[in-house]
Amino acid sequence: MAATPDTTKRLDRYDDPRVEAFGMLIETHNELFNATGRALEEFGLPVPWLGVLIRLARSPGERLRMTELARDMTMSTSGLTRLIDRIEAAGHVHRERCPDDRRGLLAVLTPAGREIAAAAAEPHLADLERLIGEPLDADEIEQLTDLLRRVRNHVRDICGA
Amino acid sequence: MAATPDTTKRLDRYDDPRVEAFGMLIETHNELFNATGRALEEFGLPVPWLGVLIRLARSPGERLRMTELARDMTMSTSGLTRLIDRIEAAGHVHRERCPDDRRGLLAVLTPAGREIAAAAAEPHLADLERLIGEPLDADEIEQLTDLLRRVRNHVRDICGA
DNA sequence: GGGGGATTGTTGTTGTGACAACAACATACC
DNA sequence: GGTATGTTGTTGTCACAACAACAATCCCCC
Repeated sequence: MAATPDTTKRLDRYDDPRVEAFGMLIETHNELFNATGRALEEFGLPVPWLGVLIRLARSPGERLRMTELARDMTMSTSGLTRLIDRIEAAGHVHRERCPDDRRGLLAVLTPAGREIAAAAAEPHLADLERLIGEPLDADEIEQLTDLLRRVRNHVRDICGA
Repeated sequence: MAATPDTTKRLDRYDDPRVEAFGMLIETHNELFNATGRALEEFGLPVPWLGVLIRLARSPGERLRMTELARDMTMSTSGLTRLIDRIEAAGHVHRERCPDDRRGLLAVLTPAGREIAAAAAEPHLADLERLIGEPLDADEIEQLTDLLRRVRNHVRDICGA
């Protein structure tokens, strides 16, 4: 039972607001990811797929470079290659060569992809309203997004990306 | 380029504060997870391992039921079984039978586990200070934790667990 | 006290992501 | 023009997590 006083002392360092925030971020992320994922199952649309479709839908020409998409999705390029493989096999996306850089590939939204993303919008929004909109009011949601964005940007700056 | 007006309209639903918050939560989580993970690599201590060790260190007797630990870690019980397998193989944890319930197993911190968790405390805290403490002041960190906790609790309430 | 149903933890299977190595290509320099 | 340097995307291999099926145990109520 008894730890040496020294070790115990250093373990107490984990009682820290930043550790708390980090832990809470992980737990909230997992809970939300699982909850929304279960709800989107009936569309056969995993959360990361929807993430890709949304980002494409928002981009001019509904297309994005693989590398850029990987950065946006916080994934490795190889991870994105596999992800796009699957989404393409499902017909929601297809690849086009980049006109001005023959190394590059563009992930492009297909009509089917646009369709399913649009169909999932209503229920997904309803889920998020239940999950986030109920415990937090509009101001608080804005606050949360802002705090998270500042951390995200800072981490990206520091880590070179 | 032109989507049917109808589809486009439904796609616009994704321009929503709740979707924004959700996306930012995922991105921030991934960035922070990767950044802290890279830093902890030199200890041979993946982030989830540290999560387990910290939770055990905080529990009376430095021990916790498998199921409870799984809930705390937001993991499936099978996922936790494998995770504890690995941590146990590394010698940071060992399993004991539950005295009052012969089905149950307790994950118990070993001296070596306590030692490595204590050793990682200082550098990990320094990382979090750089990653979270720099962009956010103390009040904002508290705010962030509070907002996240409220969402997490609400999701847990709704989703039965 | 003895079934029926729930709970606890492990296992086989499957899917997904990261890392390293590679080939194709672009860009800058001389 | 040709070579050096860096980038882009795919693949092999590995680690990790979820789901489903299962075995052991507990609980409860008749």
